Amino acid sequence: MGELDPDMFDPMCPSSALPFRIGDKWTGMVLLCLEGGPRRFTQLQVPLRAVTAKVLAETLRAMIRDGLVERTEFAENPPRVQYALTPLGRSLLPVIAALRAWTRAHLPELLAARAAAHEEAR
Amino acid sequence: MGELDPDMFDPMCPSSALPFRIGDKWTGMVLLCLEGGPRRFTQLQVPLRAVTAKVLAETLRAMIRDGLVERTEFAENPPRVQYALTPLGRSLLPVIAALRAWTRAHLPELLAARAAAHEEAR
DNA sequence: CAGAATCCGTTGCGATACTG
DNA sequence: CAGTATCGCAACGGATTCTG
Repeated sequence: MGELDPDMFDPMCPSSALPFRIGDKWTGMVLLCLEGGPRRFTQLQVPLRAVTAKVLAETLRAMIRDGLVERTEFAENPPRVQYALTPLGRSLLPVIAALRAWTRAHLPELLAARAAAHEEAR
Repeated sequence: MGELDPDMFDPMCPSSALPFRIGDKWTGMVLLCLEGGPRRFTQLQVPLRAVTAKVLAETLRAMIRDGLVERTEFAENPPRVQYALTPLGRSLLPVIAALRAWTRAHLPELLAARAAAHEEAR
């Protein structure tokens, strides 16, 4: 299991225009980051460098509370913490796949409609 | 095509705990309201009586802008306006079905985890 | 390393009142 | 009937600084 691709989330992609969201703003991306296996806090921060540590920690805590993610703390020095998907969290991956399928098929159409409406308003 | 069921959205259902959202807070419910055919503003307000007219109008405008809904105004007195799903809006219905399937299968588990975490915190 | 604490701006949303 | 206008607030999320 290698490192996460720093560019697995293209900052130029119009994801902010998506008509759906999983949990809070970053929950869906965290799920994708953990799809390939457990990760550490700093590993998540590589592709998610647009998120502050505070918000990432909040996101993870909410996911733990909802049983989507499991946190494991190792009594080492320096401290090491691992985040992994639970079966419940993993059950959301097919849902994400369905949302991405819709996005691939229809998001350009939505963006075109939005751009046209924007044009009209000038 | 009859009237919308006033109780098609149970105010006691834990939908606010859903880990996903379509568009803004009420977008998904509007899509469901329009699934059975075109509706008028006041018809939407029956099952969506928890939404103020302002917010419902904002929601509809955003959906129109994104090409999900088509608005038709009839030059009558009193005025009559009709909202209908576009093909693009209709393409979201299977997505909603997938989200509902996940909810039926897994939401109780999520709520249980949340309740357990809440218990733990006392 | 893995956060916590604090501060603060923006946005979403609701309540209320009014209108063509 | 089908909205708009105005107000206000609470929640979300970002920036910055600090810590075991």
